[in-house]
Amino acid sequence: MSQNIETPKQAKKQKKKKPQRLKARQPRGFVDRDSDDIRAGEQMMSTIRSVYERYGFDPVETPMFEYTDALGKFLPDTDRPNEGVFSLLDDDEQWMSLRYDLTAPLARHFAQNINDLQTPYRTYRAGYVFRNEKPGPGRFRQFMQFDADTVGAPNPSADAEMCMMMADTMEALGIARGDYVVRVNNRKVLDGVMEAIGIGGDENDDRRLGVLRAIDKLDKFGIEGVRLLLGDGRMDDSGDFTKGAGLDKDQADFVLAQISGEPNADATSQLNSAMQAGIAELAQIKDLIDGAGYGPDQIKIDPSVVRGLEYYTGPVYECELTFPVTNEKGETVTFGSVAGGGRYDGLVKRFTGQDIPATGFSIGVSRLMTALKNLGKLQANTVLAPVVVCVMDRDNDALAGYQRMVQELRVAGIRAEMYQGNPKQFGKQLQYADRRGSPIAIIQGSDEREAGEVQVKDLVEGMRLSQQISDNEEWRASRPAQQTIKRADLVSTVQSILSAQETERSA
RNA sequence: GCGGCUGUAGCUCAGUAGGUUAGAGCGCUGGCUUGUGGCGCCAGAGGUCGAUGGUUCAACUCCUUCCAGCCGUACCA
Repeated sequence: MSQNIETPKQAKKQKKKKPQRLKARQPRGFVDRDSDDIRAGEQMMSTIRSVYERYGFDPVETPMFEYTDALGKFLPDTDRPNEGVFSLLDDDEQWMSLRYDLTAPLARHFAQNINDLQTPYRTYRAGYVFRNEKPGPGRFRQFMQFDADTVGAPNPSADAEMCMMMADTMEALGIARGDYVVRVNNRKVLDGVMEAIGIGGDENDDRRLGVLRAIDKLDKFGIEGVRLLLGDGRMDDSGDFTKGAGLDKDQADFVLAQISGEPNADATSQLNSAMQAGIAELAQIKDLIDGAGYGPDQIKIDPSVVRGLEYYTGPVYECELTFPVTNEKGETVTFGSVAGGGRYDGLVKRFTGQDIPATGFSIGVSRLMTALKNLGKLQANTVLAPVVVCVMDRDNDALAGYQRMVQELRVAGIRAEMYQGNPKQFGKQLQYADRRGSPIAIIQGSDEREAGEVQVKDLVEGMRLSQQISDNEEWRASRPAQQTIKRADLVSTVQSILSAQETERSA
């Protein structure tokens, strides 16, 4: 620091001399949830849970932290975890990470308890997962997933069941048939397609990845966008260039033809065994869902489904919402995928050495909740605010009397609270009750107490009356929607006002 | 990561061709009013003008760098 010369700027700073206050904030991509959100979420999750239970799945819970190797998230050639996971070094020098999905921990749980668990092992679980990625609208670094999996079931019938359960869950949540669709594909088909255009084999790993990424962008950029990404590359709106997979025109045409039509076993049977196997599995899934009475408006085979995770080995499926929604900016967009999954036959084997087939899917609870809000299928705040018993007198007898009133109401099953703020200004108490959304306020001063009475104020009715009163003095003097009753009638009066309000709300 | 846009009060935003003391609405606090919500009246608190470095007699204003946010794009195991 320079000593004696004081610039004007420094002088200004000295003058301010403000203590640097701590800024209240969450880490980027992490959010607080309010009570409306929590209640709506719980209602939604209980609906999902009831569907899974009906299918015969049982809950299981695993911790949020796992050893990083159990998640399979060490970077190749280093002993550091992948950047995408939140990781820390335990005091015994072992890396542990916050789970980034619920599937890898389930595989670990199963492998660890393999001798005690009966197969097929059918479980569900909900929990927060964490991803250290750039957050965006509707994308957070901590979010809730709700998974169901069947471990030890090799047949496509297990995959078909997952698709049906997805469809049933959507409908149980109030999403109409036609507003969602479960799309099914098979990794083997995509592998076969890539083999057919001559990019099979280990040396083409990168190119295959590029092709899959390009296909995955179909709903975002359309067929022409995907064509560019399969070829040389694509320029985005900001002028930034994305390098493509480098296929030539014939290769790109073949891929596009395969992903945009129904897979045809006859036409492609001579191509290769991977495609044949994949197509046969899809045909079997189709037969099963048809046979169970699910139509193509609910579940359909769609060769453009890719899914990001690379541990999938067979059928992959995702549930997409198809109705248009209007976002905050008034633009009409389609919501896209809210759930996805697939078969992961290799995941348990990492622990056990035995081949253990498994399939399952995951619902993005937060995303789906946003969608349900858009559909108006999410009841906002069904919980009534408490009755507020005001504090007029602060002597012990009076206070005990208020507490007795509150208790009587609670015993009758009515949410109630005594005003716990500074009771000095009575107006503040009613203001508190008003802003809290309370249906009723209870008032008892010394006059009422001596007469064995209480004042019961209907805040909802009072709000309506306020619109006819423009003068502040008159509004106060008139004591709108307020009645004097016998103290003994407190609970019954409150009950009848509440039920009248209830009738009016539902009218 | 790359590209673009934006950072002024708790929120939404004015403002300055560089010039004394940075404003409004809403919100908040207190009072009118220890016996009445809304409407009203009076008063008040609240600002490192995102951070840093520079140009200048003088920077909220111009320039550098950084940070954060938004949009697009990539990555998303």
